[in-house]
Amino acid sequence: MTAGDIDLFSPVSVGRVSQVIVDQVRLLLRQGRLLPGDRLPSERELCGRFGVSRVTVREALRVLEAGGLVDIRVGARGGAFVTSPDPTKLGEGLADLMVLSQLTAANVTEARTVVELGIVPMVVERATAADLDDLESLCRSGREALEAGRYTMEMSADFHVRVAASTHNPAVEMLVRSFHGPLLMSLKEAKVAEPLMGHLGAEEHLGFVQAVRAGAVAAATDLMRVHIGRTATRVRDQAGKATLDVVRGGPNRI
Amino acid sequence: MTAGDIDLFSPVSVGRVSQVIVDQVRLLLRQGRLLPGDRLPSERELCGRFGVSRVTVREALRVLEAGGLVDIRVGARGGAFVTSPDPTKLGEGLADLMVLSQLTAANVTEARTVVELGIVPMVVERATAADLDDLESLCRSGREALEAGRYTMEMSADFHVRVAASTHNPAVEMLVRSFHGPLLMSLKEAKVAEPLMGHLGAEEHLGFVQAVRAGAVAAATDLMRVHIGRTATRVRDQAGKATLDVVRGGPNRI
DNA sequence: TGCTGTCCATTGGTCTGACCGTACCCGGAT
DNA sequence: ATCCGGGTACGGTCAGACCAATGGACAGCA
Repeated sequence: MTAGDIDLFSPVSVGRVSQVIVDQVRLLLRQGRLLPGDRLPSERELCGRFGVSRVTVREALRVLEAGGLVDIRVGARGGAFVTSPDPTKLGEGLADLMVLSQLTAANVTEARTVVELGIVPMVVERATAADLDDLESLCRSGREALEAGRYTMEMSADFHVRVAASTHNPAVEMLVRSFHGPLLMSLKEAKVAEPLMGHLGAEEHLGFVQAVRAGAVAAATDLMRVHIGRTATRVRDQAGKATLDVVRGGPNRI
Repeated sequence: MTAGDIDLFSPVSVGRVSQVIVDQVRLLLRQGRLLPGDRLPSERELCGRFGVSRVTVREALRVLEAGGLVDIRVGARGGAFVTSPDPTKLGEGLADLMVLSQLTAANVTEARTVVELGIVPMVVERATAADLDDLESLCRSGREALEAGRYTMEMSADFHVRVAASTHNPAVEMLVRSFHGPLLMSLKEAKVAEPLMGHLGAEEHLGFVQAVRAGAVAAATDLMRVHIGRTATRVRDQAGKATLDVVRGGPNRI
């Protein structure tokens, strides 16, 4: 090479073709040229548009689907639809990451505690009357379900998510929501071991709402700390195995 | 249907075959029978094991790769390798979710603030001498870089992540790290508008470390609040467009 | 009119077999 | 010892085909 060190020749093409398609769709999403509910062209049409085979298009769609960006439906009028925002996938990613990282349930619960305690001042400051009414309504139906013996962890999770929503910051809500997805699963067994939890928990929920209504930041924070602390203790107790054993999806088919 | 409402008939077979493979691999991961660094069998061998075609196996691998669970390398001795835990993918998912949800940069920054302020007490309580030394070292190299005019947002992000690591809770560290991935990108332009940020920021970093060393929780929290608050202000100012404009990946190829 | 069953077009899901590019390894030439 | 050059084991892509699921159009029946 006598031409010197200048890079006259640049790499001609790198990466996967399917990745290019993924990036392109993501770009459209970012630019707002694709909105939730929109339907992408059919696989066969995308083949023509991008000039690639159907396999490649399908791999791109699979990546987008795994990222929770599109929802794929079969049959006539099916196709890839841009999803409404839903942190569920993010929670799954979190769960996967946890098992890969050997995170303990206690670790995750502590992180969750940081977030849920940290938002209390925001909740107290910003919660509207409608927020408080909703929260009390959740408490009431929780108590009824409790007496009927059908109080579920989902109901508790709903309450915590609704609290987060009262910050009127969608990012905060999403953060809490993503915690409550996989975490819920790890706690389901705990509930079996300690059915009383629902009772105390429901009372504490109501107390928290009243503290928020009174504008008592410190009191609300303390209540929440105790409330989550109980969960943390249970998690730590039942975590005989060190890593969070997330149970997701149904039993294996086939 | 006279047989009543009981569901005698259950769906015979649902879902995708590739999804079954994904679940199966994920299960192995959860059970610890696949560890980071391990190599999955080659695509062609997996075909035989699962009794499906290569296309199906590839789609499954694509999903696993998109979830950040495996890393696929080409060439001889290539294949799918279980990744070491890395919240980068999670950060990307967060970024995608943000654009889908019309989250503003201010929203995200506020959520980040909640986390980074919430962990300060943990940092003060648990930081070891090595942690503090590392942090001060980062501050020093930051100052040097500053004087040399090559202080980058990455260096600031490194500091914040190192602070989170001082909680000795990997979940917390991962949370902060996932914030600093996509967020960093949105702030890069801000740095151009306000090159002085690095200067003040670096000073505040050092002050924070000293407060932590002194065990002054309140002081450390306040310093961090001011520090992040400055960022929040800049983010809000530059957010002429309401949604976070995340720039990820290189320019489109092809 | 209104319901029901059938047919059919659309669309994703999977298979088969082939070919290409890439990356590593190893042996031969220098 | 070092530097090439095939051999080989991979993933990446393509083409065409068939199956399964779904929803709508339409005819037949009450």
